[in-house]
Amino acid sequence: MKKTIIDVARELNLSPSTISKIVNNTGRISPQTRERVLKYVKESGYVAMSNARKLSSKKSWTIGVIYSDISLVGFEHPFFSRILQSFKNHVESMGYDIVLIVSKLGNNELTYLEWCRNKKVDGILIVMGNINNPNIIEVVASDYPCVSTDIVMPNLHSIISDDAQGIKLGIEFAIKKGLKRISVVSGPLTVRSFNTRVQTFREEMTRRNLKYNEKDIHFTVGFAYEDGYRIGLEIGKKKDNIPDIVLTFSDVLAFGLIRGLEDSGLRIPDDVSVIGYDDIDFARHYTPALTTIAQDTEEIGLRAAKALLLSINEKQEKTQKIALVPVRLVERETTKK
Amino acid sequence: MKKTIIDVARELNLSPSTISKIVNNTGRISPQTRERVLKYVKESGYVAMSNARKLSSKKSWTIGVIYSDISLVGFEHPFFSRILQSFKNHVESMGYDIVLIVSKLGNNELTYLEWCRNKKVDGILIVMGNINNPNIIEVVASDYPCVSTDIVMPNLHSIISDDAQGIKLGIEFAIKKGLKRISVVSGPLTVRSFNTRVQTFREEMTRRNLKYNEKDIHFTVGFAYEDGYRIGLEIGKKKDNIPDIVLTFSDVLAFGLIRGLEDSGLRIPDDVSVIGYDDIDFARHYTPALTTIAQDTEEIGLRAAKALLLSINEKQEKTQKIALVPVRLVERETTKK
DNA sequence: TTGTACGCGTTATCAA
DNA sequence: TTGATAACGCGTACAA
Repeated sequence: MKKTIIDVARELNLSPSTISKIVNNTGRISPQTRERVLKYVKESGYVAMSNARKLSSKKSWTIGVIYSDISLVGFEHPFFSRILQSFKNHVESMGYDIVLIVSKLGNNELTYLEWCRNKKVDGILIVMGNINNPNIIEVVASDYPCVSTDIVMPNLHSIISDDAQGIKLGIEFAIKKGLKRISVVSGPLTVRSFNTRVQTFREEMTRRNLKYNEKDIHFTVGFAYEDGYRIGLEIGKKKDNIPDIVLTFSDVLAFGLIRGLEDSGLRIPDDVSVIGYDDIDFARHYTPALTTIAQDTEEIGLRAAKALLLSINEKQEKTQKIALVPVRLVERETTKK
Repeated sequence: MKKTIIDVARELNLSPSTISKIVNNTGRISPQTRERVLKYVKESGYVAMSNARKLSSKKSWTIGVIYSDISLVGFEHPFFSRILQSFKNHVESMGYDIVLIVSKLGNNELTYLEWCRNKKVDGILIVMGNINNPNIIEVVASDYPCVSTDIVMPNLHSIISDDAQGIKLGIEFAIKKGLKRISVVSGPLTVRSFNTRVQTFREEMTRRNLKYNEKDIHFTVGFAYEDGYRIGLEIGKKKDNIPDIVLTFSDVLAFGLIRGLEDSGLRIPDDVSVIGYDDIDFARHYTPALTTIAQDTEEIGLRAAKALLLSINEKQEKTQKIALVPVRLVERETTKK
């Protein structure tokens, strides 16, 4: 059976509290006993039972993760799941567990915050969320350490990709290749990153004195392949006015777009160049391999972990901080050489 | 602050134990008080604090998940993550939490079993694992309720796809389309499902009196796109002896294969038909859209959840059980009409 | 039918 | 420097 701290204490002729202090590195203990205990603990493989520990101490060594309001998006989401993966690797190496927050506990519906209090999580990571969700708002407004890799809100620390840079990279690339007529395919503007990118597109085009038409900025209703496909067909129709290159704001959308373009008789990249966004695995597996703006999910997850751990350990006042992680353009086959 | 069971008791002029009995539906309580308490509990949103509850009771309402020995495979794995997602949805609706088992707790390296005992998980799901891993063997040999959606071992309950059926479907399809020369691209035989499929292929071809050459069964060293690509090039080389159709044992491998074939100057499906395996999202997004053997991840996850919950609630003796979940062939564009 | 008292394994506080 | 004791919040025999 499992050893308890009492067993260890008895076998060492010490009191449980002494063991506890040593294991947790708290209080003053003589070097001799410390060493003796540490040695024994190591040999016997004693580990404090987590529930008891959590009950008695304040820390839970657990981080709550809000992965998606709309639980439609599963783990397999190629972008967010990579961020989570990276985050997880890092916090685990620091001894923290991850637990996905659901608004349901047994038979009770709980708000995220209630759920977190109940589980006594130490901090909260919002991998993706909706800024209008009261549950999210409540969490961010609470005194819980929070970090987000998606949304931006007052009093929230966000680690996100540099969306403006991505668009500038895209435009710069187009110009360098001599592709003058630039179109855009964006997802819904309710998503911050899409919004930023569209804004930046307008600004940058203007700043560079490049002509563009508002009609060249297309919006999809959703995030799916089919949404991109629809736009592809649409663009394909205006035979007289085909863009040289289209900047698409997600790889999945880009795949759909390309197929739509192809089904309209256009060849990629000979007739139209296409740039995606995200650089998910399939971007390089697609035929033709997709030129895309790569987001550094590894770095985002890592920095989110560091930021959250930091604010857990030295509770600072909550302020809005936004850390921008650089993106880069990966040239493949969907753009003209 | 959070309400405790004592608060509730005091406010209702009852004792904590009475509340506990009612909430947990144990012991005999008069209908009146029961109703009164239930009503109050609902209104006030009281939920037992999970750590305390776990400490004092035997159940933890938590299921440990072994997702991967080699932590190389992330959440975004298109196949296993869908199974996990489905499993999660189901057990959550039954009030269970999921926690990913890592062999590390704080600074201590633990075996999976030690970890589970420490966290007092109620049961274990092996989404994917390695039958030679001592950690896995120990867990399966223990008295913990275990279910796997991947590996097959003595005394383990496994919910897996009907691999034999998948191959039969593939061969049948080929014959129906008049595609005589059938090749196979398999992953490493150390993986059970690949092994079964290869075996079935041999048996079925023999049973149907179809000719095949052992050289037509190709093996990759890994699971990646590049592994498939390499085989594609290889097949493409033997100009005189191109198969009519190739059964590939994963979609990712199939994508690589197709590209390899195309880079050898072969057209899909005009020169060669290709069938994948899994039916991940991208199978239908690929160009050409991939004909493939679809595994029912939703069903696998669901049945795994039911099986595990069942064996948690009525501890039966551990025996080997293997539940086969049907697959189906989805015809798309990589096979001749 | 309800309440009392104790145990679950730890940590924190305070005394020795 | 170490140890005794209470407290964490809940479940559960057992007593009332």
